[in-house]
Amino acid sequence: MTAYAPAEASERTGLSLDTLRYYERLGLFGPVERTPGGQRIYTEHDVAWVGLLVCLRNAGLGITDLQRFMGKLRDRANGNGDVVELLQDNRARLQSEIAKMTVALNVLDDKIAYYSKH
Amino acid sequence: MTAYAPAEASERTGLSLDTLRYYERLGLFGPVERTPGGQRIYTEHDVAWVGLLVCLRNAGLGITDLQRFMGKLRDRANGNGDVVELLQDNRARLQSEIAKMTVALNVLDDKIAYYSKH
DNA sequence: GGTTGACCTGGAGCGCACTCCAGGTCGGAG
DNA sequence: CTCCGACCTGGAGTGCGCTCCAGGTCAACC
Repeated sequence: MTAYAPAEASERTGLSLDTLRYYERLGLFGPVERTPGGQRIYTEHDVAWVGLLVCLRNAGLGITDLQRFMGKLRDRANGNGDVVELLQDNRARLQSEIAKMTVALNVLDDKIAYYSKH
Repeated sequence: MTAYAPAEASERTGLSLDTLRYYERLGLFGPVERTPGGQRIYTEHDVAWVGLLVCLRNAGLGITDLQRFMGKLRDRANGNGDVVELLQDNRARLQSEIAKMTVALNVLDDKIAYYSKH
């Protein structure tokens, strides 16, 4: 399995070392493997997972949302219903967010037109 | 000209009284007229302006961006070129933001599909 | 074995955008 | 005139999401 040193994991995920450690500390992923000396070794799986986290974060989820998400994924004793629900809630939120931004885009276009024609 | 009491201005702009005062203090709009006793009277114009601010904020501009924007609008001695440029920069940013969120939406859909089929 | 740069920890600090507060004032209804 | 709820001020506090720091360890290379 491919493994990454912290610097490379950072580069691949686009997160700083600090943020990577921060997310791990919050339990958003990991725990990450270590060398005997204690240095982190990120696996392919870790990196992919963080990719999902970044994506959800881009979708506007806060840290606590992400924690809930992880929690749901971890105790899947009760099936995936909850996870799906959570995802769908956020899908809806994201979509309305996009709608809002699209409105903003139009307003911006209007303003540009307005200020362009002096 | 239509005028609004603080509470009504708050309702119309969707901002709290505190935020309205905060924006005014930062010079994002106003200064707002007062009664002889010192209570604020928001005009139609104020409310519309704040609407634009909210829109730009939705577009992802930070407070300092908004301040720069106001600055440019205020000393228009050198024409509107700068304003247009600023708006266009942010239009571009907003668009890429929307693109990013659209990607996130797709990922979310994938995940929903994945976790739905057990 | 020595050097050097990447990495470790726990905890403090930061920037943003509000939000809340105490203590006081305004002004319309009765 | 009295009451009371809406409003005023300056400044402190909050929550989020990192980011930085000191003081030390690790590990690859010469």
